[in-house]
Amino acid sequence: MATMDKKNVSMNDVAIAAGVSLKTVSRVINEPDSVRESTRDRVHAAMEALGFRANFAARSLKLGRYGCIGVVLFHLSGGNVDMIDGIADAAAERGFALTMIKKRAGEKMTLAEAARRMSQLPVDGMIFNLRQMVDDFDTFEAPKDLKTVIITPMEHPACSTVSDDQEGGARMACEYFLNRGHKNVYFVSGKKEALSSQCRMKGWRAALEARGIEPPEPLQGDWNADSGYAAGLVLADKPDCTAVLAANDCMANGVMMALRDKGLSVPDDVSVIGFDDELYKTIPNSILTSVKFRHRELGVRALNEVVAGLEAPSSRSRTLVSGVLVERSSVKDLRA
Amino acid sequence: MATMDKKNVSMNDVAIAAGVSLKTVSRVINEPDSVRESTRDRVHAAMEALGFRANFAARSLKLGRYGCIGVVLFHLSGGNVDMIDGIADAAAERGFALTMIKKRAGEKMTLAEAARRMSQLPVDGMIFNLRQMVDDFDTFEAPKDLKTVIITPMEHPACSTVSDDQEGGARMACEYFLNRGHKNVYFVSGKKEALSSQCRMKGWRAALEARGIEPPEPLQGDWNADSGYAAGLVLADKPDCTAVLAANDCMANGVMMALRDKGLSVPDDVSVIGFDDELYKTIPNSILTSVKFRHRELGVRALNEVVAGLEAPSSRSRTLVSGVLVERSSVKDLRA
DNA sequence: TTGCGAAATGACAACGTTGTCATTTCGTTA
DNA sequence: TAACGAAATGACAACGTTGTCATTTCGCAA
Repeated sequence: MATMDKKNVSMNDVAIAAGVSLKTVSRVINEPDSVRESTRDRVHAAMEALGFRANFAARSLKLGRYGCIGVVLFHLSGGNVDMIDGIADAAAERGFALTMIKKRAGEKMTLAEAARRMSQLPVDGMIFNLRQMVDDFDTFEAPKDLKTVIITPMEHPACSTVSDDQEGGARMACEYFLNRGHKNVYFVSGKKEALSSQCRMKGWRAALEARGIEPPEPLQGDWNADSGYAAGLVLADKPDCTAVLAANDCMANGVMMALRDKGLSVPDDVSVIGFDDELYKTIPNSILTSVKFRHRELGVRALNEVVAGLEAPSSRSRTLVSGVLVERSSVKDLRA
Repeated sequence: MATMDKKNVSMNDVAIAAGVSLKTVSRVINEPDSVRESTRDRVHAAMEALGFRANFAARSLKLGRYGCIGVVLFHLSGGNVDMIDGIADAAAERGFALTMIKKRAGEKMTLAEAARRMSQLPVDGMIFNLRQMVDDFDTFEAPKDLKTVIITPMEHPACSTVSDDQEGGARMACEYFLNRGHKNVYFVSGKKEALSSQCRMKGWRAALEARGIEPPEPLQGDWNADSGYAAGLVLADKPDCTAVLAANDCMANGVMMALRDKGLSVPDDVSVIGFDDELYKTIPNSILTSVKFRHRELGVRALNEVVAGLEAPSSRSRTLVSGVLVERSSVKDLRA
């Protein structure tokens, strides 16, 4: 039978009920050891009886901080889930909650606009998750009192950034091919506007050029299996194609299916590597070798970076989280 | 060259700079039409020059509300992404931000614990996303002044709930089989503790029993393709098995691969239906018929339900969002 | 010019906490 | 028992905003 009038219960109400001063109630909450046990019990009892819950706004106003980190999602996709998971867990561990806003489909949001909206909300710092280019990326200036971390493969002139090492992952995959005797590597890209696809392509190019190999024309995909299948049909007709790097696993699977439908074997005729290592969830006994990024770790790093920078918002750092090549049997060693 | 001392700029600072009263600055922000244009311009200029940003805590304290809805994620998985997307978009549309906390892996969080933590944060209402059972589900009492909506297939005695119609979707799939002359339907379940798997199984049972059919022993899977493959190997040996309902698309794909490896054809020998309609992303020319739920819509409904209930937190409702059967060619019509 | 009602602006309190500093109470020792 | 230092508690201001109500300024008619 909790007493519950329409008005919210304040510390003052608790203080009166417990026969102590307002400040003592505050102390019971924030520094319980400085209050005599008998008093503390009385206050706790009163809080219980009245259903007291501390007022966040008043507390934050006085303290000058919120204990919340803002997260701006410019795009919410499958890969982001693990990253958000990492952010949320790291936040919980450090006693922070998350305040989230999202770019709506169709809406065109700049970094400045996102920062403006976020800075109206209860946040001590913020994380932008940016998978595509925005107009004001290079000119953006973060609020000087709000630590800002951008999750993006591009370097930013003023803000800290955190990213998967997409380029490095692509290079790693190419070198894996080349070290096994392949003379060239074809590339199937994801959606044009996706930064991850762009970076993977860049890494692929760089790896080939580093060995003096002229990169062939990349094939344009859209992340889905059907586009990979279409690319596979084209590649099946190229006699010099022994190695294919696809910008994600779904397209890699499409490529493999097309090659098989054309009578070619993976890996005996053509070797394939994908990205994200998620095919095993859908395909039993999947053989696809794949570059896997640690998205969760990415989120954790981003959050830690924000928290570390709370006191010095204008500090700047760049963090790269390396990928891992998950080896299966879709790559043939031609040196054998 | 924005002036920027270490201390934050308050309305009072702006007021002094603009040569007006504190209250006028407040009016410029909240009811600009009540301020003469010349005054308004002067204030805006001062705000710009000083880099003023309204203080969230003070505003919320005075207003008695936050403009934020809390979201508690008990489990963050692929299916949730679209739901969060829906919540976030609907929130943005109605001028709300989201405050998020997440159960950490391994941690055992009850509804009461989640509610306690949330009610310390800046929220006007909250949404719990519950994919597995929790100990205090039936006994949980939501804070009386905080509208609480639970996304879960189970009915709750006191709180509003929103859910996909998992059971209805499973029934729909079964009837689709039965109406096409199949005499029985086998079922491959997902992880035991997942409510969605439980509900899908329940709907499958109900549909068969409604036609006087004894449901065969369900096969236990774990959502991944390999477990579906294992189930498929077992089912391939059952002569009476003409129809298989798998609790998700990945396992359905595993089942199909196993059947083919055993020399059986889908759909000529065995028909298959999955859930979630996501196979087409990974498999080119996918033939799998699948029950698709509108997760985005689910999120939208949940958020709208919270907002609608802000004034009457103790109101209670139950919303079911129906699924859709996406027809492809994995089901044979035996009546032909 | 004066007077009037409406529009624009201002003074001050209040929201519910925490920090500062003063006061009271306690346990100990002389 | 008195006196003392430490521990416990309290009074009051302050955080930055908005609501209430009072005051000033304005535009217009007499």
